[in-house]
Amino acid sequence: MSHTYPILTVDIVLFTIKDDALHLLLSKRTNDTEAFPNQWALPGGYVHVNEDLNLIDTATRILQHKINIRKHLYLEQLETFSGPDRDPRGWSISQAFCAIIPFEDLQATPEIQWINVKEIQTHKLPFDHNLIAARAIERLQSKSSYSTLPIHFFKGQFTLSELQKVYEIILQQKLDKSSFRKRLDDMNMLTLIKGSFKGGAQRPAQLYKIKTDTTSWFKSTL
Amino acid sequence: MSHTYPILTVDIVLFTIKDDALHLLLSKRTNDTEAFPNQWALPGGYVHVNEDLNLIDTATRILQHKINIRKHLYLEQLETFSGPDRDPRGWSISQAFCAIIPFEDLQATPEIQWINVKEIQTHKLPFDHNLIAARAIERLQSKSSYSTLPIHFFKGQFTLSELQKVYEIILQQKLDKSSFRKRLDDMNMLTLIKGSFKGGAQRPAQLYKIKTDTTSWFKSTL
DNA sequence: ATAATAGTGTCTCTGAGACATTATGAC
DNA sequence: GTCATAATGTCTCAGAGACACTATTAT
Repeated sequence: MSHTYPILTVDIVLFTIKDDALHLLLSKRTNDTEAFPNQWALPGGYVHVNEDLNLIDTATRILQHKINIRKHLYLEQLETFSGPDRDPRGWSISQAFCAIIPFEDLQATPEIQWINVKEIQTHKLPFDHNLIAARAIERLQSKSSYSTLPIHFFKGQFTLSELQKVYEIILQQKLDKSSFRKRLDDMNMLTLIKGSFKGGAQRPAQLYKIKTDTTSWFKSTL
Repeated sequence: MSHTYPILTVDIVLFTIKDDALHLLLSKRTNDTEAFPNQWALPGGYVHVNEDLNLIDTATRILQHKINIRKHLYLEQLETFSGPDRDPRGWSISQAFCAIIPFEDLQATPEIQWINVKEIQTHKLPFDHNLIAARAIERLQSKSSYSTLPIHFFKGQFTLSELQKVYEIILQQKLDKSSFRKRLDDMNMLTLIKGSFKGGAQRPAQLYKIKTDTTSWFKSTL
């Protein structure tokens, strides 16, 4: 039995909707690391046994300290990537997470960058981060096709038209308004905010928010 | 940043169909471990950086060395469990896997035991193995409801009636023969074995096998 | 009034389930 | 022939999508 330990990290694929397109976050690696210093990569870091209560906690801490995210985000285990070659420092394990943030909740800094997912394949990312990103996109699309996951792209309230648009951006296809609303109604995840409307130069739209006490629902991966 | 390392293990929930019921494997822990010696638990072990090419490889090695499984099994990442309290030895991470084996492929030994999943909650397992087992059962049921995953409970060939019975055992409900066959046909995962039949004292049934080159299909978790 | 978007109603068609019917072997 | 199970066909009903229609605001 070997007593050599693998490198143990957590990497996060953080999604947002920006300019009507799905984007994911890259962060600039520090210049004092042995592995790919100063390169753009998925945000990640080591597990800190003395601070973290579990790996989700690790992910949350990394988002707080490296990306300066204070709020509680939707965060879900994606998959574990492992092997001797994925990290130049040696045999490594990375627990990948999917996360979602409303665009307005994260302010721009020189250390972070949003990349349109359509362009992600043209960026050669370090480690196996291209693979991790691809898996995360697949998962996001898959879950969006049968759940209300995309509501996490909104901060608080939203109209059904806005929500439908986000679904269409993620799934890369037009959806029928009528069926979309019927399905959402069946899922029973939204409550309308009484007397609250959002209008431009047309008929104002009813605002909705996530029904409280129904947030745990998603967590299962199945 | 802490340089203390977590304990790193892989645990496997291995399923089979035995006596027309879904069972999972427990193995007896060795008496020289600090954690729960001689108790029955999910088979598991440490990651060996010098031997294993990745965590699936770790799982395969554990199945070979501890359970004496030589064949290639269906094996899929389930979820990662982590925290300071789940293992008495300290902060630990366990990558859990789901696996499936045809009952005939594993011979009984005093070190292993098949437990009916219906009785699993009455067994108090060490670590968080009750939770891991519960998640694995959920996942198996979920995937069985929309995929051909249950074909892995068979060794080579099987009839559609046999396969339907396994689905019914896993999903805990009767299925309609006609719809079941229509769906299987749509999935296009089986080929009939020409001229091969299996009969009792009734009309013999056509034997089928998994279509070659369509095995990678399942691996995605989504 | 018109423009523009919100929101609902109607129709059709597909697919799943319930059930009936036919097929094929052993005896 | 009967019995038992395999295999297929028919019917109905519910849900999804296509599309049309109505509603409500600003101008």
